[in-house]
Amino acid sequence: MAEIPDKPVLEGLEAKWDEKWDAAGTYRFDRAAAAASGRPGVFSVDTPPPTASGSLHIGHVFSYTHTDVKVRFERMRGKSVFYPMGWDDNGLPTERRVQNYYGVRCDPSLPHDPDFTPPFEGDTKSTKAADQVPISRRNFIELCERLTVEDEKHFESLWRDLGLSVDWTQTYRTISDETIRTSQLAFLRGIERGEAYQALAPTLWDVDFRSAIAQAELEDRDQPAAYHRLAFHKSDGSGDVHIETTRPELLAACVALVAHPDDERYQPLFGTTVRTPLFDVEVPVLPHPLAQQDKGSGIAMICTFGDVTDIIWWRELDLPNRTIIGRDGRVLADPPEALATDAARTAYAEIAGKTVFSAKKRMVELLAESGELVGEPKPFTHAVKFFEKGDRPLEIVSTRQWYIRNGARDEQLRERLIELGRQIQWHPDFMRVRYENWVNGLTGDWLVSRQRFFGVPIPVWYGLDDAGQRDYSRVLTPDAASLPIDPTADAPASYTEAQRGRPGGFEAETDVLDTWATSSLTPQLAGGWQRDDDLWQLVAPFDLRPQGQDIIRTWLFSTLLRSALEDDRAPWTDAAISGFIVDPDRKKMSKSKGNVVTPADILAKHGSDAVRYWAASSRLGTDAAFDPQNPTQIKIGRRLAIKVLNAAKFVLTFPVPDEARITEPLDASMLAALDRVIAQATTALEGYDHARALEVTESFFWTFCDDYLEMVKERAYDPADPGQASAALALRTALSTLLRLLAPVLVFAAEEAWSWFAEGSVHEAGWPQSSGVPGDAAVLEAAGEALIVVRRAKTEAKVSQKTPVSRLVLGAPGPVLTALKAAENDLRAVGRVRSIEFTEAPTTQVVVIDLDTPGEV
RNA sequence: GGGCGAUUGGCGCAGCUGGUAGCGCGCUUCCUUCACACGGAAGAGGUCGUGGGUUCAAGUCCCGCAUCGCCCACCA
Repeated sequence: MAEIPDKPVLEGLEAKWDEKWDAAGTYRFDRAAAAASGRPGVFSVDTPPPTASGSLHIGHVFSYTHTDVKVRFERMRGKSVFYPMGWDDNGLPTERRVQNYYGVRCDPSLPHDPDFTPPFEGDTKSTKAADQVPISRRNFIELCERLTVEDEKHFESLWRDLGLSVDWTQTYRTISDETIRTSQLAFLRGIERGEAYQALAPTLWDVDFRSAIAQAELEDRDQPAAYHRLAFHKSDGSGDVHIETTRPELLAACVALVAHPDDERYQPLFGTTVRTPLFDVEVPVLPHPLAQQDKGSGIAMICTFGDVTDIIWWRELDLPNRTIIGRDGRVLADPPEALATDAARTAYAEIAGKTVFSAKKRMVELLAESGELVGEPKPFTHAVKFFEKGDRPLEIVSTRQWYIRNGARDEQLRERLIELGRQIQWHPDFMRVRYENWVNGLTGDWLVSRQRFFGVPIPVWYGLDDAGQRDYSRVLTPDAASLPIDPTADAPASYTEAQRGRPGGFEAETDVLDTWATSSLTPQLAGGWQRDDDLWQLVAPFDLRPQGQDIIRTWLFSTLLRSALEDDRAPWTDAAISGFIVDPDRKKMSKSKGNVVTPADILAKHGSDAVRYWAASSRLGTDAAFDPQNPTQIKIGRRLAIKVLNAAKFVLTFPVPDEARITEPLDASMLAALDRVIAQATTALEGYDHARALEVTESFFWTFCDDYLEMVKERAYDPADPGQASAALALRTALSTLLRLLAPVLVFAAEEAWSWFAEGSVHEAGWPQSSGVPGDAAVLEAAGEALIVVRRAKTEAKVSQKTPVSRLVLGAPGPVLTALKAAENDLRAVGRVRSIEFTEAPTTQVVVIDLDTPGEV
């Protein structure tokens, strides 16, 4: 047992205990125990893998603490805890960070350079694309791995500081070979079952990242725009039709006009054609119910493709595809065939090769010159779809992509996903609604292919026909045993590398999988799916998925989907959704603000227990305010942690005789009250209400220190008092119980104090049970009230609380008097009262108090 | 346009299945060092956003409204 320091401090506890826990394997998953108890004896967590290329902020500390509190509770209750940690090092954030960190960009056409060293290392403001050195895909990926490994070290260090009880032998990286294998295997099984398929379709496209984007990655941003009124010419020469558009640059891609079927203004035009301004292309005027009569002029031009509505019209009205925007976001060099006249081609040449922005500007000039722009453009603001990590509005281009069915076009699957969502216990429950909203709002299957470099390669090749053309109907897949594969480096079975790109040979799919297509498999990745079946049986389906509310539509939904497709069950029984951290002014905390305080700074300054206390004080699903300049809650947590150390030190000065028994009513009363606290905290933690558990425990702890401890310490000191042993035992019992109740939150202070008198870790000690001492909680309560009135009398007399009282008459209602009399000796001790009398009164009050020092009441 | 939350003393929050408002911080006053000055004690401070309704009784249930936040939406 450790020696109790003269003056206990919080400083240094984090490093000390992290090392000891690590050495003792305190948080290691005990597989033998788990195997013995089976799945019911295990508590498994599908931990969110932080984005390695990002930085951890106070919000991470917040939500991971919530999980850790629950995990520690379950561990103390005797569960074999499976609490892994993953690193999400896939995806665009990593690529982008590598580009800026090393000043490079990936050019897949370049050969590998084994001696390559990056131009520089370190975070810079940002490097312009033009300044970045082009490097091969392999060199690029090597840098991605190098940087993510570094990031992961920093992350782990922070998590250890915070005291997360993660099993650091159970980690995974989303870019590891094992992850790639699992991800590819799951995808191939999807192909076999027909859930994964490829299709040529209009696709939301980010022109900067040059990749397709899924619905779940969209976000709306308000953008300035302007209505441009354009004159289309009726083919019969009877005049013009005016439409309004925000995207005049797409005029060459116009394939029809559309108005509402009931719109009397345009009904005569249905079935006729008009000619486009400038380009003189004949397009039909068609009715469709999606056209809104009150918007613009009530008649719209359909282009391939200006927005998602265009896609619907194009599809439902069976229109031609007249694409003019390329994957680089510039107007294609060659005009569509429909542009037949020289004038049209000349006009097109004016915008060919220009960005959307420049093309729009030029088109407006040209239309103004031709007189077909009617009036001035009318500026306004509207929402435009962006890739959530992108900088420019998304375009829509027709591309061939891979998809996974998600219920958008399959009523049965959708119903099943809703049903599985309802089988999960959500904390808080209303978060389920967000999930259901998302599922019911899906407009298309999940687009999983990305035209990127760093990620899980889509594990297929395509057969080439005799002309060397790719035959998309001949998808060549690898054997499960050969995974992981890189189709650009490995050849399919029954082919040789020499046949790559040759007629009759094969060609690789070069796309990688969406990062969520891998992240959606975190239970499988951590739990040994198709790798370690015994482990999988012990941990899956998992108990808990903790995560932020912002990724319900992505991570939560996609994980549930994969589990439904693979096992037809929910991947977890419970989902705990943490809220956001907001600034004191209630705005969502933004990283871009100047005074960024890193979590490491905060932990170092206030102590991890203090920060954990702050986090644990907020309930799941509730946003919490955080003011780095004035972290009130953290300071309170710090005070509590220090108090725990000091109270423990004090309690431990009273040795407990072997034969000690609870004999005093006040001691029994305190323990009975503590039993209630145990029951309340346990119920709260079972229901994921860590804030409630902490509140009741903390509240009792202060009563324990301020009232009980003060009342019994004289008795505990006094060997002549027959109640001494009872006091010592009660104090020790309460200390042991309180430390265990507080251990999930104040992990370091509780462990430190525990080490002063007990063997082993408090975090492996059993969760406290009722002491079963038959006590009347009313005694402590009544004594507490009496204490207050006596203290008040002394305060009002402006004397020290230690001032002796020669005579005290306490008044109280009958039942309270009975309870007070049971604690009479302790009351006399704490009040320094020589003589005490009791009398009936409507409320607890001081009737007479005679102080030994001058002063009167 | 649809939905989900929130609205309780200066600030941050509790108030579970309805019975005349609690906690912490801050504030005021007082007490020092025999566990804790990174301390202790006492006190002041609220007609629970708003308008209706149900009930003997409503922060607590029902309906409408307002403000704030978030999610979703086919946003020419």
